[in-house]
Amino acid sequence: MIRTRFAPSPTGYLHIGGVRTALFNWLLAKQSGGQFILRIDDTDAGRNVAEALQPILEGFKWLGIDWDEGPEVGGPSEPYYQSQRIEGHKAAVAKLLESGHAYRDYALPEELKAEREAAEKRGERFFYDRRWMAETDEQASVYEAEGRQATIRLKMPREGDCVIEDLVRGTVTVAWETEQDHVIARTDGSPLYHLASVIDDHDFGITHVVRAEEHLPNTPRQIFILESLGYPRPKYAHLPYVAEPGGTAKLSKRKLSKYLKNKDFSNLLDHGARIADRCKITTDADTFNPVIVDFYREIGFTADALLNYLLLLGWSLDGEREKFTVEEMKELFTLDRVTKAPASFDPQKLMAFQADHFATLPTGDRLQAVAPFAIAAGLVESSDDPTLATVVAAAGDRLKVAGDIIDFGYCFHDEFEYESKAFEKRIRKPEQATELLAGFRDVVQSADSFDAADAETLLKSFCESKEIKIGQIIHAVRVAVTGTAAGFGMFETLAILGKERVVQRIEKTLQKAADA
RNA sequence: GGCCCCUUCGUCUAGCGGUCUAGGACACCGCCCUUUCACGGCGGCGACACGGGUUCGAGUCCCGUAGGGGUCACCA
Repeated sequence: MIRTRFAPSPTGYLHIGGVRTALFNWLLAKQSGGQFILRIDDTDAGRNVAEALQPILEGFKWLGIDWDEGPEVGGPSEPYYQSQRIEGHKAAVAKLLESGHAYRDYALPEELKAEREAAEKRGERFFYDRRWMAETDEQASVYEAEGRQATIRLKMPREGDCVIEDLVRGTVTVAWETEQDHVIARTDGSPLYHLASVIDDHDFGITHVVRAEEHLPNTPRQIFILESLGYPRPKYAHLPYVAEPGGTAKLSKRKLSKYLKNKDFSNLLDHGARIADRCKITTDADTFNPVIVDFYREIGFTADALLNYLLLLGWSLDGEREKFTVEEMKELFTLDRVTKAPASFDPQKLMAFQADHFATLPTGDRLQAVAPFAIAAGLVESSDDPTLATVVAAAGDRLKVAGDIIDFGYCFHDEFEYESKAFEKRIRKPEQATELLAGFRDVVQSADSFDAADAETLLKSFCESKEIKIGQIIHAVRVAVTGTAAGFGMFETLAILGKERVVQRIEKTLQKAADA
């Protein structure tokens, strides 16, 4: 039975790289009927955990990554908050101390700092020489008489190799003597991450530790802890990290301004910002960012599209097939197909996946996805609005994300801007444009009925009567009634607007043309 | 700097010694379709980091070099 876990810190946001790691863990567990566990690593944060955790849980729920044990759902190994498991961690520290795998260290922070700086000055790396180690109570009381307090350090082996069998990297060998005596408990007795993580993984019965490769250098000391305690080793799989757009360094939330220099990345953010602005989504500058999952949810991405893209960031089935449903991911995912090199985040390819997923969604689903955005943007009152359904169907794959409905605001209300370039080219510049528009307006005015087929017949016979080609007027009509040079089928557009609006808008356009 | 990891088109990747004049996808560029835009169709551009081995034969195995990256907290 496979049991995996993802252990976020309650930071208030869910990082795209973290989602990828969680996804792989989830797929690995779920495909074999195993469990995926969510553990909250809050040993440091302490305060406001609930608030900072919520966005993370919301993110997972939106993505459909459900957890078998963890916050909200509980489970047999409760609690799932690391801060509430401290007693167990402390007991482990005591055992380690007792068995001689750890020691009390009375070094003062400033002494360590001086040592470190001295080593750096000599051009060497700092390596703690156990100078303030107390192995006996006598030694300890001497130090304590000086007013010193002990941290607990691991007494790492100084010979032999640590051999890690990694499911994606193969065998990794590290000489024990290069490993520092890591601190596992602070002077106040509170246990640190590496210790806590190992204990919790063991207590939860985690069989596969699947995490990003930045944890690979930590693995020897974790192995030392668990073997000193007599725990079995889980299987390890260190995933390559997700790299920044157009680069090879690890993707980080903090480097937003750097990524903005990447055209594709800033285009994606702009695209989202436009939607957020029109839909009056209150965006948190801190999380409205393509590195954070909230961003995608807020502008109307499809969760499965994001998962599909993330799946391919470091994994492939055969190099040919790229589209997978979540069910297929569960069925086909294997750790041995995970790549070793970091994969850089490509906003364009992500958008391509999104556009494709959204286009293949049944119309009803698309309507349901779009409706909240249309309502928020003030285009319709409710999701039952018949025009909305018509527009969504007519727009087809021009809607890449649900929020793109804002681009068709002219279908719903009369306030729209003319694109100045389009106005110049299609209305102002062509000699006969205004004259033809006026003529077409009159024809529409006197029409009996005005569905898409009527509009087509009307326009075509108008062209015949004027002995012009349809191309000589249709662009002007489009700009006149929508303000834009691009959009879906002209006749459908005319029908959606209706006779009255078409006449009014042509009138308004003619005035504008005459004014300037 | 020490330790560790990584290295095929711009990007994501296929490739597990011969079928590789290196395949697919995104992006880009043409052409076609077309009332615009988008979609779609067809085509094009475009990569094995370098140097040594091993082998009849290396993108594929070994060694080295270079480059990139991660990590070195009383953070997680």
